[in-house]
Amino acid sequence: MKQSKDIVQNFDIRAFQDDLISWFEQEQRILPWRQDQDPYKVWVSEIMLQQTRVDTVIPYFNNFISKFPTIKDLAYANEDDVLKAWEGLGYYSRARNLQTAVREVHEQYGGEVPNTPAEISKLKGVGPYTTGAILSIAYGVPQPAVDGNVMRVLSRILSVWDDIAKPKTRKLFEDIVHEIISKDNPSYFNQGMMELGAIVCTPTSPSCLLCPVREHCRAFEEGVQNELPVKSKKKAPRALQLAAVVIRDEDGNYLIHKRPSKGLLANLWEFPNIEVDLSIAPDHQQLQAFIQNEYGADIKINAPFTTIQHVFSHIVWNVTVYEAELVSDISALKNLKVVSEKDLEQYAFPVSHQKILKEYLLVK
DNA sequence: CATGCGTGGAG
DNA sequence: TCTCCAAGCAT
Repeated sequence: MKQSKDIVQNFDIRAFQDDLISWFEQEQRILPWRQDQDPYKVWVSEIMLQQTRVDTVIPYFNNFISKFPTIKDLAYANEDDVLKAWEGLGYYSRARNLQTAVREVHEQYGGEVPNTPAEISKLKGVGPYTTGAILSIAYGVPQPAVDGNVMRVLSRILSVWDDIAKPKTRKLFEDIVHEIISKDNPSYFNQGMMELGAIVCTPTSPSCLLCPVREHCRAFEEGVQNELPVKSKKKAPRALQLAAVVIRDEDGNYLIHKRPSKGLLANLWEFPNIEVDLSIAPDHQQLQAFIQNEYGADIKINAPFTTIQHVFSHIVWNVTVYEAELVSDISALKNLKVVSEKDLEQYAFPVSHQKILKEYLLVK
């Protein structure tokens, strides 16, 4: 098997570092998390940027930091408020893990983000990439920060044909980065690699003619930059049929439910819903029975007012959405919260249920 | 190691 | 409209 030493053989490491870092100094975008090297802010930005585009993250980062400016503020915050600040960003366990880890830093490290790989990587939600990113950017430690950008850029620069979807390949690239990272400026080296991947060495139609390290690029030399990286495809998401219901009591309040603390959309709020099997019975019958058993609510269901499709990375929800009136007593309700229309905005809803509410407000 | 876990943008 | 994703991590 090919090792990192073999791959970087005859690669002009020093010239590559200089060209990359000079380019980053010149061309880096102005971003809110680049205003200083506060380890907390670096940390928050890196968590938000996981699997998420820069343009999407910017407003969330600004709002999050204004709400929770320091480790201490986030440590003492209510989880519901943290999730509200994350609403719409996706991968919500990132927010809960971040708060768990921040509380750990507050209690075990006196509020100072630790600066060793062993300590940082133990924190909830901080894996190999984020460990390297925090260490290099906030503390100047020459630790690899290998994300999708870095794997794409390096697979082209060094003509590596391993499948970047395989966990093993990330380790290979970490070994490579250990060999070629600048010890003088690991922060700009790592950030430069990611910035290059984001704005020049893009997944499709890379801008090779504008590339500051084109003369180091084996894929460009061989004309195979569009064949790399090799990345196996993910399987298609599975479809689920759901029935959901917007229930209101006689005062016009909404009945909403907090999702379980594990799994999909954990601890977010939703309108009552179930997965239905239309081969068994009409979905409104299954829905009505479920609402009775699960929540102790007798409801009068009206005709569905819309259908919603929501696509996750691994699931497709097809939701038939009903409206209903509560006909039993509020005091009999279990696991439901009664909320006025105005107060709904204080609860974190996934985008799928935001769509439901929007449609409801449109037709009511 | 494979799978679960969101969302909105780009081509 | 559809496909592929984008600065990953936990289990």
